[in-house]
Amino acid sequence: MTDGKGVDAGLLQTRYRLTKQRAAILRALEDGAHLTAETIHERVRVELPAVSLGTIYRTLDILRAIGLVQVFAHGGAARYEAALDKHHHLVCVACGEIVNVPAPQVAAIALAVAQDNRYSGIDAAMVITGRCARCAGLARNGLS
Amino acid sequence: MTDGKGVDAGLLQTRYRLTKQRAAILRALEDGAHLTAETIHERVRVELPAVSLGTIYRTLDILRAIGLVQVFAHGGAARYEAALDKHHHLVCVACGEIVNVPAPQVAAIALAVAQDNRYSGIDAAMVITGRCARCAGLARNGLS
DNA sequence: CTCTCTGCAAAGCATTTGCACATTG
DNA sequence: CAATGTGCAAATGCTTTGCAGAGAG
Repeated sequence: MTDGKGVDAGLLQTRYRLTKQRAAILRALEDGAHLTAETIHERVRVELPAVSLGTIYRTLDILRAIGLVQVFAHGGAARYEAALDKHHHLVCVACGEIVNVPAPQVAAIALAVAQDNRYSGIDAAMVITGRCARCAGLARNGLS
Repeated sequence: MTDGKGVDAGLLQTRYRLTKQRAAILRALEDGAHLTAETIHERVRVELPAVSLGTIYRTLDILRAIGLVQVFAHGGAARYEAALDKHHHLVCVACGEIVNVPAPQVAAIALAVAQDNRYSGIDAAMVITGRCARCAGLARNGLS
């Protein structure tokens, strides 16, 4: 569960080195959460206390460029996650919960829109914001 | 074209005052572009040289809360536009062009996804990234 | 021995905030 | 005059960058 061979293989096929810092960052991303650079830093520091935040950002940027990591920004700090499958995001505006949701139809719509506008090499991201059941319930009881 | 009665009416129906600064900001947003706070500041300054950037941000935040303005973040500074119709965005990763595109089907997909996850009061935003015809052409000639 | 990577610290940019004064109803 | 809005400047938060040394091929 922590070997990450599938993911690491991606890095090894490039001119980039798979250093212990980079391996640790990839491992930190494997649990599937939507982590901020700060959180990743904390996690990586457990193993490698000397790693700097700058390295986290530099590495995440490389991983994104290669396509191993997906970024997701929505107010405040950016969130990073391993790019395993294509999915979209459902965000609760009250508690901040982020849920990954599949929605394959979006790609088709995006493609049609792109072609209409003569855009190529496209990618589409849908973000749905709203209230989760729990937060909607609390709101109904006046707890904002 | 610059009276903005429709938009101003929204502000007037709240407890907020329609000051000359706020009116100028609303007017600046009326040409339909995707402006940064900085750009709005420059435009408003033409009429009201003393307006501060802080006021721009404070006002935009109120307008967003009321629903008169729509924000759109995609790397770098946030973009603001009048919330006239519901639309999505098509962004060229090379030149930064942002095109408004209709895609009414997205709302239905988002609603279904939200219901599956028991989310309520939702809104959906789709962002398509890619290369516009012009930039794709330049790339083909090795001009990055 | 060259090229890449890293830590550190400083800089950068976008945005928010505290406060005293101005403005409005 | 009580409440809201504003300018200014400082503070904040996230991210990027320059540089000198460490490490890998």
